[in-house]
Amino acid sequence: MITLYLAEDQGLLNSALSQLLELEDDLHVLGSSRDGQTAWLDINKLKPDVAILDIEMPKASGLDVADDIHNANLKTKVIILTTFAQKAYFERTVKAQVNGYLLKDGPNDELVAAIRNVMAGQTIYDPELVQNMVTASDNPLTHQEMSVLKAAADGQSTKQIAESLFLSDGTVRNYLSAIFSKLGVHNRLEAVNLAKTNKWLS
Amino acid sequence: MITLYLAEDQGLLNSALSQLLELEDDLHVLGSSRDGQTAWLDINKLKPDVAILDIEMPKASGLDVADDIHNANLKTKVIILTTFAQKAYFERTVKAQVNGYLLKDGPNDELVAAIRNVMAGQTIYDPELVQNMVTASDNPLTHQEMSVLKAAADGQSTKQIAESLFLSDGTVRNYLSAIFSKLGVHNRLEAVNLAKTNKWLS
DNA sequence: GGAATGGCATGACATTTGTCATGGTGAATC
DNA sequence: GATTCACCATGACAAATGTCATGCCATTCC
Repeated sequence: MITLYLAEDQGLLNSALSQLLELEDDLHVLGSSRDGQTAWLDINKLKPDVAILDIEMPKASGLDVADDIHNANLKTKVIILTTFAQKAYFERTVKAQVNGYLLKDGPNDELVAAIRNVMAGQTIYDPELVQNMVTASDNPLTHQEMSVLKAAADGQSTKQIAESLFLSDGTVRNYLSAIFSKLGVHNRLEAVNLAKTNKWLS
Repeated sequence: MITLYLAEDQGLLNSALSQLLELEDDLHVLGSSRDGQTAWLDINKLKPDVAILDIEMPKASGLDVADDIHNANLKTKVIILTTFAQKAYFERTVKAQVNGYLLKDGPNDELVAAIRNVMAGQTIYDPELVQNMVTASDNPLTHQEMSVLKAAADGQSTKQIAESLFLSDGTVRNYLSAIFSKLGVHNRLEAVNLAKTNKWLS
């Protein structure tokens, strides 16, 4: 019998998956939650064999929870279940030593199969993700540039950004200019759009 | 026996719900799809009692499909199932004479109950949605202003927007200025952010 | 040690953006 | 028919934005 824990933000998917997984003879769902914080508390208490974690959740992301699990030396295996095949996510995934990375795109049989395979010691990565690994672009921006871009993404003016980062107006504009040149765009909106599609922000 | 059709973009939720609904004694899922176009073709052929439609789908939205169903005078009832309680969506929902509007936030029992109630002739609206109806703000922008804002949202410059809409530079800037004043903001990025959170774009 | 590199910081300059005053049109109201 | 109103359109002006040349400092690599 494989014991499971499910952390998934969206209520409908959470309840549907819980019930469906429970129907499998060799699987048992110990519990579920809809935010990262209670997920970690529950997992630390219940010590399931496998934790299925969404990335985008309130309070703490699935990757944060994966870190917690690893730092506490639990033998709980981790499967990340998410909507997007983003390189940015994947890099953190590897660092968090996750056992599986599945997209919400596939049917639920795929998830069930993945659970059994992970328990058998395998590591599962979605093929679409691997493909994106090659094509997707790395974030070329420095730490300061990211700070400026994040502020700009909120719609802040040069002056506001300068004040909050304790820089001069000119410096902020120069960072933005450097950002544009690195990203191959010519204004803030284009830069923000590009950063968002690559999930560099937030 | 109530016959169902399910149109849901996200593969995992689609397959999970199909299986779960099929388990109910009085429900039978005739088919499912992951885009609006095949959904409408299937529904027109299979004529289910109830169609459960996601809004955000490729090719045609759930609201488009609802319109099709109504225009063809099918007696298929429609339940819209979506992530957000957005006023913008809801207004189209009312026009499409939809029988139910549920959020993906609730557990699946809620969906099952809604299906039975809708078949009994009731109309179901999620409470959270009704609340948002009061608080949410209407889009105050004119048609031209929306055209300009959409172009601006892509990161286009004033000149590019002017060319694509056959206006002078000054006119485009004036539209943007009017937009800012209506929305109470002071630059394109803020305007675009606000429009996006209110789902006025796309 | 010297050269090259990458991140950080600034101000001068040209361009783009945002504001405002002005005017035209058609539809609704009196 | 006059008046109001909403929408559309433009250009002049001021302010914000984007570009560029320049310099500092720490690290890395001959």
